[in-house]
Amino acid sequence: MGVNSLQPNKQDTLSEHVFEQIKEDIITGAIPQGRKIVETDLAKSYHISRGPLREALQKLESIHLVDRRPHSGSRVITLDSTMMRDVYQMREAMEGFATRLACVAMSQADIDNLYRLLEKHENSIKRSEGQRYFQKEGDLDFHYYVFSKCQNQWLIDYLNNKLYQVLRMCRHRTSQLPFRVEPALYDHYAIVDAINNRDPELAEILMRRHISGAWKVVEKLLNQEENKESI
Amino acid sequence: MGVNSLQPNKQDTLSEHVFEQIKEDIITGAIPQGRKIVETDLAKSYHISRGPLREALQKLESIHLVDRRPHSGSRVITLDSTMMRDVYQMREAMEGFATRLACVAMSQADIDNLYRLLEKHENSIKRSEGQRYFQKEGDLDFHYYVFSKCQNQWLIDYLNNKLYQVLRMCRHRTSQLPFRVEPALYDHYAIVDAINNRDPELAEILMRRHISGAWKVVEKLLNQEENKESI
DNA sequence: ATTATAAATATTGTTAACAATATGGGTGTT
DNA sequence: AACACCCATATTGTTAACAATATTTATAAT
Repeated sequence: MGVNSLQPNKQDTLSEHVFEQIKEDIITGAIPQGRKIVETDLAKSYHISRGPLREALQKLESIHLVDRRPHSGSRVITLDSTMMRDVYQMREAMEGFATRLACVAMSQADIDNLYRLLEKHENSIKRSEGQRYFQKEGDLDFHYYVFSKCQNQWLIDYLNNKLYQVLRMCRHRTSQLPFRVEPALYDHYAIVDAINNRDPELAEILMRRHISGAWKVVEKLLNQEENKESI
Repeated sequence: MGVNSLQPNKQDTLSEHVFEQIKEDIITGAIPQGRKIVETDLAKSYHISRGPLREALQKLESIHLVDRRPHSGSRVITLDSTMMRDVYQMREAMEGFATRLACVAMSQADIDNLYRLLEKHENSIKRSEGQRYFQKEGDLDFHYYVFSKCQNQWLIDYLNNKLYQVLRMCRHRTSQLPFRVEPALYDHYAIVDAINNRDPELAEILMRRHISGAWKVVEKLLNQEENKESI
């Protein structure tokens, strides 16, 4: 089960291709937050003309990675704590609900796969404490697997293509902060247990708590960071 | 408090203007569901060139009103019962959560406004049984008012600009079906009571039930319609 | 008749020039 | 020195032509 198991998109057209490129550049910070985007310049640097570039920018706007104002131009969004809170709240609502739906729709084989996935994560944690990055990817794999079984195409699309892209950006921003991964693993086990017992109510509640808990941790770390800066 | 109280958009640019036009034409059925869209033709009929038209189409795609496939073209979506179920589920999750947030964030003045709004609806129902259309608009006003106070800009944007546009399309599709409006009014009162008691848990649950109940009614009517056709 | 192949047409993707709007800087006035 | 105004420049919005791809039609073979 590879990282990022959902479709990597064909990139058939110039506009799509360059959209993916810019998206990654924004998420990884290669294009920094808040940077003004000048269409002419960006088009040159990606070796395309302004037409497809504008389409790419519009797509980026639709997943909230850039702000555009008519006649005025575009800039990369800035992830302040308000926006991150908004994203985590959305995630709590939508992924909670997706978990409820998935709990009903999953086959037993799906559930078995989930248990195996968690065992893999557990081993990877025991073996090596160092590689936090890989472990975060593991976290993503788990969440992807669950919500992708909810059978609601709108929900899957929104989580996969919009929320999780901004979430990746949040994680990049907070990647130097020290997280503990064990508690997350326990949460994950509890969620799969609830799914295994076919208890959608509980599964939703646990997923919600898992996410709101994650936000509380991030919020705290952000505040500490802020205080450091203001000293 | 007018119908559709949130921003009608400036329409400063050609692309935005024509986006709004096509959007309405799709929602009202002036452009029928499933219709193939040919850029050249549509551009001519709205008296613009293909550039801004393509931008408008992309926007329409981002709110799920048209499907686009590279090199192949666009067509207006078809509202089958699966898609309508998806939309109502999304609404249940997101608007339920928005209600929870709004319950915490609303001022007492907001709550008083809500009560006044419901009284107006009640009177309008008592006075005239006939004008179902207006009463549905009233229903929209109520929902708008609640979720617009949730303080989460992402949530508001998604509900207002995406979900509710498709929902309007659903309603157009089912506008000839016979609905009863009194039960909805009672639901609304119960929700505002929960908000007034500052009980976010309950407010969310009631809003969820209200929406899933609405879907059950629509689903039933759709099935009856289907059966009629197959006779 | 049906299927497969190839030319012709239609449609979308891309580019570059042009028009309209916003932005920044300088000049003059108070 | 601060403010308002106008001009020059930069940037975005729009158009029309061109290129690449998909779709249809016509033709030929089985």
